Amino acid sequence: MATIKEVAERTGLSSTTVSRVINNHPYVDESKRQLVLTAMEELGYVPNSSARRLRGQRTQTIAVIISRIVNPFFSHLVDAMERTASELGYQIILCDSRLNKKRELAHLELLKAKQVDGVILASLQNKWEDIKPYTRYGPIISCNEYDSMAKLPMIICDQEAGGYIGTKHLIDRGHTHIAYAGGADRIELTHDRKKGFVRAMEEANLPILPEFMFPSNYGIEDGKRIFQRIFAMENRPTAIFAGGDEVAAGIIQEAKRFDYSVPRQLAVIGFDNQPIADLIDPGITTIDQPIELMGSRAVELMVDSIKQDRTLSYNKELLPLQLIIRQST
Amino acid sequence: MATIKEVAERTGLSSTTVSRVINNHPYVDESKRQLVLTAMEELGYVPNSSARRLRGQRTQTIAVIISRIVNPFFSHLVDAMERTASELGYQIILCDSRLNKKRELAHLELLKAKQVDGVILASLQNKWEDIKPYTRYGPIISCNEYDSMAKLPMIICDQEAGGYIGTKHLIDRGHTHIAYAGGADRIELTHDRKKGFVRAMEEANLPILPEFMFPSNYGIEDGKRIFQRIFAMENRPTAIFAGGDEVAAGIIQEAKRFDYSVPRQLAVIGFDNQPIADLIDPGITTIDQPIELMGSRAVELMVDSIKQDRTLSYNKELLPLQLIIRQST
DNA sequence: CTGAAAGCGCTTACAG
DNA sequence: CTGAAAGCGCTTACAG
Repeated sequence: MATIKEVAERTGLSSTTVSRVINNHPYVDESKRQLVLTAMEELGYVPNSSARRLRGQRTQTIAVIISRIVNPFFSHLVDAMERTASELGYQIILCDSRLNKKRELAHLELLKAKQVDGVILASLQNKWEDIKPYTRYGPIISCNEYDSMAKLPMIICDQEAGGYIGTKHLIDRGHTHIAYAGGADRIELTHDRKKGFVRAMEEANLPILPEFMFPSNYGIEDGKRIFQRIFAMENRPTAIFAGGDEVAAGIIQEAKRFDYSVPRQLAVIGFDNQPIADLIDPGITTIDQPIELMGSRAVELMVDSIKQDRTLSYNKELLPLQLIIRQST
Repeated sequence: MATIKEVAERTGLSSTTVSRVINNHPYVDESKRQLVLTAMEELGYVPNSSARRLRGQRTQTIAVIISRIVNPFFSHLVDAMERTASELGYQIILCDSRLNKKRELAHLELLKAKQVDGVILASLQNKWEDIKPYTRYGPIISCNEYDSMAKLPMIICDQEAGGYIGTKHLIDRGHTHIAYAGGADRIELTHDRKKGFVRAMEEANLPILPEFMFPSNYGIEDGKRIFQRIFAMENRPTAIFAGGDEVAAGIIQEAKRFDYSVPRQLAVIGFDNQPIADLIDPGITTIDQPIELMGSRAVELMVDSIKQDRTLSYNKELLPLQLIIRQST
């Protein structure tokens, strides 16, 4: 690869001048600028990225930590982030923790190694005390998942409200025996959704039966298992709020296998509004999360704080969730 | 952030020695090694990535160009690649072309800028002549999509065989009126699949009717449209080979809406074995692509050629496809 | 408007 | 076993 020196030699100018042309500095004689431009073209010159980064102490790169790229929620989030980032002249480096604490911390080390200018935590495996030390080394913001202990800017959805409106919808449909299947127990988001469920139930004076509460569900298989347990009950719930669309899909699929009618015998509501919610039959009523907005806001805030170079103050941006009604309720 | 110099000062040693410890060089006095190790620990020292890259002329990073991360096929492929890469001590940088030629070329520029050691092209927007100039700047290999003109190493699936076994399966089931819905017309893979379809049909002396051929289909919506067109026909096909599972899903969904029975009235076979194929009802018979294998082989080959630093010779690695039978046929 | 020189933070011959 | 020095390829005061 050609270097700036070769371009300088070819044009008979100094590398300083070449650098000025590269960086669109003013005060370069127009004819010389042209000379440099054509020389760069002829040599196929592109500035060495490592050299620029080292010299400039900036990488124009943001790390996004997620837990699983094959989860459509995250691939859409990353997609949205990448779109905004590239508009703002930044690159995204995708860090998949694979739900592993060590991997998550290893990705945070990128900040120390100055390989990225900032980190967006879209999933959270570690406790706040383990994340905290890294905040010295650059901006970290949390997006989607969160830990309310964390003194980080957060771009998140109002999960409690999501839990509430979903449950309210079931109640409005006349259900009184409502079950609840929560998601990953480890994360706060899961608990906030449940709080919303509880609030709606209490408001309507409905009982929350322990046998109707199914914690820690992640995918299709969990949904199938839940249906089997419900099916085996004496007094079955007539509706269930599932922690995610995949779990809801599993419940519905298994219900079909047992010729159990959704929504007539069991109404099912999901969460996330993933593509699958519209694909299976019946379509899944669900809570839509504004993924695009969340992703672009997170990146905007990140780029902002990189540029300002100020320490980020703790603030929480709550985005609204929306009920999407389909045929499963 | 602490630098190597600070570690050196703190220990009273030279940065040369510190560097030797960092890089696990032999010939460092054990007590001094310990001294350095604790100093690094205390300072939270991590070597500056840009400096190492500049100095070493290596980035330990591979660019993977795909067309759309929200396509589950690609997110699984990237997932597999990342797994292998991290085992081999490499990072993946995700480059989403968004089906855009310019963006694809911009990503190839990373090679010139020495921001990556090599590029894996998992999708292909540009013609070979536009890609070719970049091969001077580092290893490029193609994976999944391909252009047979290209003098690149390729890790690809045997699409022609895939088209053949899928069609053969329908013929074995007794179908004689078989329709075919192809994928993106621009790519060679699509044409090879169709060749397989044609070969199976000719072998069985079955006619290929022009009105049964639907080119350029990408998603659910295309599938729905195809079903409507079939439904409107006088003489309908009794089976259709769809270019992808999403198209197949669209056909099935729309068929349901019209109370048209799959597979009794219309057998449907997809391609890719995406999660959706097992989710909708009836499950979609499909052709499984060995995504994991393709991803890991591509990365292995890439790391190999980075290390060897030899120019890559043109060779083609054909991976086998497999028929997965579900309820849609 | 232009260039010589310093320096970003490393690693690696080279000399000892 | 250890260190001084050069250099990777840039950019940016500084001086002119």
